[in-house]
Amino acid sequence: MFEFKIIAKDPQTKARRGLFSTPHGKIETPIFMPVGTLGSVKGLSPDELLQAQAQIILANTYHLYLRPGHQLIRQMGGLHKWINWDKPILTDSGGFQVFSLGAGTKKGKSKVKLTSDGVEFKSHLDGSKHYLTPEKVMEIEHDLGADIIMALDECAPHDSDKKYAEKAMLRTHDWAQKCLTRHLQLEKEKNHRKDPPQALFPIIQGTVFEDLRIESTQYIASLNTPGLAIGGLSVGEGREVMCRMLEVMQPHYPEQKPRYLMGVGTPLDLLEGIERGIDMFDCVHATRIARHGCFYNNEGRHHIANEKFFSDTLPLDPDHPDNPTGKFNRSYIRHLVKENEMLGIRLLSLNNLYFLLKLMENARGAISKGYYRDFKNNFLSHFRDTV
RNA sequence: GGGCGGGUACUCAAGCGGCCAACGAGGACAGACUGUAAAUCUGUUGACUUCUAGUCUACGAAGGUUCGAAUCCUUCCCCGCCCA
Repeated sequence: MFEFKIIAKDPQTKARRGLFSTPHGKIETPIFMPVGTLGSVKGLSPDELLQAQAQIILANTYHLYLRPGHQLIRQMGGLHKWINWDKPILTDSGGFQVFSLGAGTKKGKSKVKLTSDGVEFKSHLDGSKHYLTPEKVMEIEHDLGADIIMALDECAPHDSDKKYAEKAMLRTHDWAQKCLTRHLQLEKEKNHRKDPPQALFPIIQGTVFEDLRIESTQYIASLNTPGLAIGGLSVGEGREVMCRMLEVMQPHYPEQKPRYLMGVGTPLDLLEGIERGIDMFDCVHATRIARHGCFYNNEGRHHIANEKFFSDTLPLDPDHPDNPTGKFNRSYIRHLVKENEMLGIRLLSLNNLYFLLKLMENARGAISKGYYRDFKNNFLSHFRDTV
C-alpha cells in the first residue's frame, strides 16, 4: 500500500508523472485536490466532483474536530462512508489554522497560543479553548480515516524574521517526529481489515530562507513516511520567491516519495510547481473565486458578472467540449450569479475544478511525451490571469 | 370644493438656510481572493476639465426673499389619505 510509481519523467524539467496507490484507489500525479474543509467541496456533490474528474479531495481536521467532532465521524463509519466519497481523501492537520487564526508575528488578540507540546486554539466558532498536540491530531485523523493524513506543523508567516522562522521549523520537525511515533502506534493497534492503513505526510517549513528550507527538506525526507509535503508557501511571499524555494528544495526530496505542495494554487502556480518536481496540490482558490463570481478558461480568469457577458451565448469554457457545465451559456450563468441563484456559483465551481483537473491531465500527458516545457509555454501564451 | 401629508440622483430614502453634487440602503459598474472564521470583502456611481483641484447643470415647475436656498415665501402642476 502507498506505493508511488514514477511512470515518466520530463527530460528538460523536474516534472514527473506518477501513480500513488491508496486503500481507496490510485491517484494519477501530478494532481490537483479540491478542498472540502468541512467534509464537502462547497456547493458540489460527490457525483459532480467525479464529473470534474476529481481523484482525491481534502477535509480539515481542525474544523471537523470542532464540529461535529471526530468521535461522531468514527461512529458513522469514517469520513469516506459519512460523506459518500469512496475515492481517496486527505485530511489537513489544522497546522494552517495556527497561521490563519493569527499566531506568530501578528499583533493583537490571537486565537492561538503555541507551546512546545502543542497549540492552544480559541475556537473560531464559539471562542471555546481547545488544546491540540501532535499526538492528539494523529488520534483525530485516525478517527476520521482519510487515506493521507498530515502532520501538525506551524506555518510561520512569510515575513517572519529568521530566528522565528527557524523556531517554527524546529517545532514543526519535533511535531512531525511525534506525529510519526503516535501514528505508527495507532497503525499497529489497528485492525486493517476494518480500518485501512493511512499514510502520514510530514511537512517541510522554513519560510523564505534557503538554508532553512534545505535543512527542513533533509529532515522531513529522512522520516520514514510514504510521502511529504511542502508548507508555508504561497502565503504572500510572491511567485518568484516561491519558485526559488521550490528549486532550492528540489534536489533534497527523496525520488520515490510523492511531494505535495500545500495551498497552491492558481493555474500558473500549478504549472510552475510541476516543473519543479511537485506531484500534488490543493487550493481553495478555484472554488472560492467561483463563489465570488469568477471562472477559468484557456483565455484566463474572468468575472462572470461583467457586463460583456450579458448576452454571451458561449459556454464558460468553449475549448473543452467535455466540460460538465458546457450545456449552459455565459448569459444564463451570469443571470444566475447576479440573482444569487445558487446554481450559478455551483456551475462556476464545477467549471473551475474541471479546468484545473483537465490542466493536470494535460500536464501528465505532456510529461509522458517529454515536452512539458512546450506545453507550459503554450498554455501561458494564451492564459491571462492577474494572480 | 375643504383639510392634511408628500414630490430629492437608476430605485427606496435622509437632509429642512452656508460644512450639499446631497447621509444610508439597494441596484449598476469594476477589482481582490492561494493547506476555506470568505456565496466574502473593496472601490466607483451628475457632466466636463488643466482631475489630491476647478467649472457647469441639478432636489416637481415658475417666480421671489437672502451675501448664500434642496432647505424660507408665492403661484402652479402632480400623488396619497381624510371630510363634504
